[in-house]
Amino acid sequence: METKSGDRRVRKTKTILRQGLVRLMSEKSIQEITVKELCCECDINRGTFYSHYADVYDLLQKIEEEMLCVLEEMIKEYSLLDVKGEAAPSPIMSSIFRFLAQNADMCRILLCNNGDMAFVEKVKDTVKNKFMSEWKIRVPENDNNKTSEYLYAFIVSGCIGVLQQWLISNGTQTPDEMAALVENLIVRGAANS
Amino acid sequence: METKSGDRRVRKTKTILRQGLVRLMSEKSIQEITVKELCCECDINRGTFYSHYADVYDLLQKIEEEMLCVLEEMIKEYSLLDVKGEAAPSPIMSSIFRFLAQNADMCRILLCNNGDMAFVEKVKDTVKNKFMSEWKIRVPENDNNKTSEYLYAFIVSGCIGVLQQWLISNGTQTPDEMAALVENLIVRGAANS
DNA sequence: ATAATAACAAACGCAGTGTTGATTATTTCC
DNA sequence: GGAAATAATCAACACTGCGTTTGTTATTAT
Repeated sequence: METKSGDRRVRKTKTILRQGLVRLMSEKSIQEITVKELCCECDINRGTFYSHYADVYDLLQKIEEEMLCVLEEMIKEYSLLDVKGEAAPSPIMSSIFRFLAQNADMCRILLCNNGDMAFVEKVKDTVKNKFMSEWKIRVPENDNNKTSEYLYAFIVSGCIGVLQQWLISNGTQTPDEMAALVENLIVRGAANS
Repeated sequence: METKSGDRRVRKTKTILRQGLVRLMSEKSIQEITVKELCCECDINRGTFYSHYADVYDLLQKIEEEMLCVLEEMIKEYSLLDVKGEAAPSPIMSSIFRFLAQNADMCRILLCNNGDMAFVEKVKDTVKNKFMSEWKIRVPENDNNKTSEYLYAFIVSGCIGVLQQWLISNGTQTPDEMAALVENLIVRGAANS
């Protein structure tokens, strides 16, 4: 049996507030959402909110932090290379797209439209670090290459772009299809796809 | 002689407010900036502000709109193809990077860190439309290809990523060098650079 | 020079903030 | 199961910024 940390009441309150914020953010941008409004929506006392969070941005940040945590854990379990040592980002991308599909509402809110730029930056950094740590072994001559940071910026931002497009357009492609598509773009190059 | 539209007082007020907002946004995110604070910073009556803008977000949007206008005008003047009809995004990229260099402070604020996601989306759309309208002629078989929208999303987002990296890291490369680098990434592919 | 208009100053009710103290309900731990 | 601890609630508080108004002064266009 799993031991969920803390008081049940606290857990309950936090969960309701998170869900409520996401619900409101699907209707309006974060700037327009007041603490009062959120608490009314969730039927939770305003004082209770302030005993957990400083403001709505603080709550949003907690949500983002948890999400980033999940992403990092997910990324850890995969390699960006296949058994031959060739670049193979497809498995990791597949798991990311599966996660996106399962949390489409929240991901769309955080990563698209009126999303949080700083958060997207953090996601990029996480993925970029993964790429750099695994590929620098494969392509050592890029290590001292000044332009390599731009190469990674291009690839990672490009991936985020594809992923945003998929979320926004409610793409019918499966996570595996998307992963294969992205791998093609990265390994074979954009112009040759 | 150029005929600047409207009353000199209005022009003056708007200019001061714009500069003031940019100044404040280099220190804190837009959410933390109040109308009162901005007006105090600019030494402008709060009532005067409200006679021009609804709130700070409205003012920011006006700034963004003007910037997008400049970008569109700039893009119009260049082609994405060379005389042989081959893909050659370098000239257009070069002009974009020159513009970024000249307006680095503002661009960094709007496009990086705590920037406005919706604005970046608009920039992407503008560039993406340019790409699609010129390249669909060159690669007609991609027209009915469902994956082509992802291809463009990848390329355009990748470009924005490089450009953000250059702004954030205060890159020493010249606009022309950056343009050549981006052209390489697009035409030859990321993995072959 | 005159009429139009923009910027200013001061004041207004209003809404949301963040905090407090007292009360009730739930949970933990023995 | 019962006592102590802790969380959620409610009502009230002063406070800050909002958005608007009215009357006055300064600047502009013609």
